[in-house]
Amino acid sequence: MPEGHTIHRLAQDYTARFAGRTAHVTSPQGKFTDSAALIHRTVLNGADAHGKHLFLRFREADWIHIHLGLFGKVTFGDAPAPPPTDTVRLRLANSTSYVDLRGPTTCALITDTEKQAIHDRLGPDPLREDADPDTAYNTRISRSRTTIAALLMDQKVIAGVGNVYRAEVLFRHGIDPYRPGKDITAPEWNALWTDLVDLMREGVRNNRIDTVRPEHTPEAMGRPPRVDDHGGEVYVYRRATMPCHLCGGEIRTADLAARNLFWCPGCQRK
DNA sequence: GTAGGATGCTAAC
DNA sequence: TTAGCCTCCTACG
Repeated sequence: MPEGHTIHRLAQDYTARFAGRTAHVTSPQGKFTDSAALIHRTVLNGADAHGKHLFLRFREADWIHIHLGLFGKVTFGDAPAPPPTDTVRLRLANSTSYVDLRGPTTCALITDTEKQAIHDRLGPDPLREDADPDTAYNTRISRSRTTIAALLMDQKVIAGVGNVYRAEVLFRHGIDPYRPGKDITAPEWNALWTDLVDLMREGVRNNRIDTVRPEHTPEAMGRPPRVDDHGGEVYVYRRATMPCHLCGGEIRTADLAARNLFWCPGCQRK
């Protein structure tokens, strides 16, 4: 289940196992069969990621555009590939590896032009070298009455941040999630952005989200480690009604734009 | 066995 | 604002 770090990691992993080689391309589930046939036995020439969008490049200018949505999953394995289950939308296989894609919102063959259109409608991605956070601040955030919590989830404003990073980065900076974007100062935005770059890079390395500073880890504070299916150590995400690691106050949750927001009213007063 | 929820997003009202 | 998409896993009987 994906925020931007997952997608960038997938781009790396697809590249490591499949780039520069021909792949057997199939769609056992059937929804991508015709497109799979077009690129079957062609060479994967690389992968790209922008926010939560993944692009696999075949031949010169054909791309498979993948968006995992909320449920999508990718599973890598070593050859020989087991018989695919009937939910596998896309399988790539070569003599050493296979990879299965299940449950994506999007899996489609697109052109260079269509790919560019996707880049054009996405905001800067903290994990991309070409990201321009200043323009995002000057043109969107500093002019918006929308809450910073909602802006961080808007992929047109900033690409790749999801519900976990949103909640955690606001906690790390002591910022009230309901503050309007226009009240976020330039230094505050720069600090949020820089922190997201660091956190998400670590997320790519570890393939999970950890946001707790070294001095607040379970070991450092003598509390039991978090046990949850998303894996990482966090301050507030999915910790509603539990005590805050720092102030001991109760973590709160609320609906915000159809997603669950988590925050600590005691620590996030700015 | 069933219901419900989840790290997402879009089209339609 | 809501329904819908797509899958997997957990909690609850």
